[in-house]
Amino acid sequence: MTPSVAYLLSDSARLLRRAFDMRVRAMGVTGPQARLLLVLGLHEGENQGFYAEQLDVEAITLGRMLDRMEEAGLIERRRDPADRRAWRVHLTPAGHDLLPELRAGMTPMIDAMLAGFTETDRERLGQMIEQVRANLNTILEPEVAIHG
Amino acid sequence: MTPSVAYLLSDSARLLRRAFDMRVRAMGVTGPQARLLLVLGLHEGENQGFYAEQLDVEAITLGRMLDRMEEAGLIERRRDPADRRAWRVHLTPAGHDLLPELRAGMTPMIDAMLAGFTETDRERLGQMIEQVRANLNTILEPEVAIHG
DNA sequence: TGCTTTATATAAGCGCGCTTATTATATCTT
DNA sequence: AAGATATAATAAGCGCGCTTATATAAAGCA
Repeated sequence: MTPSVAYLLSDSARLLRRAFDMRVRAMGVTGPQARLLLVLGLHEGENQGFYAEQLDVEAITLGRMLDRMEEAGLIERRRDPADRRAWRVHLTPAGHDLLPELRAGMTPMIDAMLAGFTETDRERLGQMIEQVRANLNTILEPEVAIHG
Repeated sequence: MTPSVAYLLSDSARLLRRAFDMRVRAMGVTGPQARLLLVLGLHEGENQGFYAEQLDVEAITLGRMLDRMEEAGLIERRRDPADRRAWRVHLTPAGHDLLPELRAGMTPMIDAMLAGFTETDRERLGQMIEQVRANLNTILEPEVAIHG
């Protein structure tokens, strides 16, 4: 039996997520929290909507994650001086200190995932998955209204 | 910026899951429920552990899904005549009737996902992802004890 | 036979997705 | 300036992953 590309794609992504979650869990955070911390390492001090967009989750999902991460002392919310509805999200020192560990943990996992692939293979695989991703985005995009 | 293969893989899998979930939701079931129904279409009457293994989820996760699906009239549990701990899982007529719809809904989605790919491309992509999957399984396999 | 180990399923509780609804504030329009 | 609309965030509640713990029954072993 030859499983379909769709099955292989979702199955390997599931395994990758599982491997990632196991690794970061040893550092005391969940997988989604680790991903958010990595985004915060690149863009700190934005409002919640920004991070929800980055992770492509709903605002409420991100808000609940921040609740737990604030409780855990990883991030803090600061009032936006210009918009009283909004919060600006910052890393605490504890959150910041996790970043090198998180980044360092990813490399060997990705290397293991791509064991046996030449540089050319990796590029080719990346291009193909990029095409798949673009196709899926086309499916998921809302119908564009026709003006005029 | 060129995103890593790992990122592209998990991101496209997420989009695929989202597209799948949207489609089956229009048929009244969730994504995981649809996947289980499709497995049941191939292997009916096994015990819960079998389906948990097929979907690679914990027994309790599958049990809770079955609770909801039984409530919804999609499946039924029958006592295993030979093992008083176990249940045998069967499709109800309503569950069975969903199968053709579910199967028919997948094809156009997969075609759209692979738009622009030649048959050769698809094979190559499948092989590469299969290799990634094998690598990830190696990472995730528990350490094998060395005997003697 | 009786004791231990294993297997099947469920209970409780948490994280993180979601939808739908609500509050507070900003912004736009007139 | 006032009213309507849009935006930022939260509330409630559900599905489905998980871990840890339990009850029950089967299977293995002395």
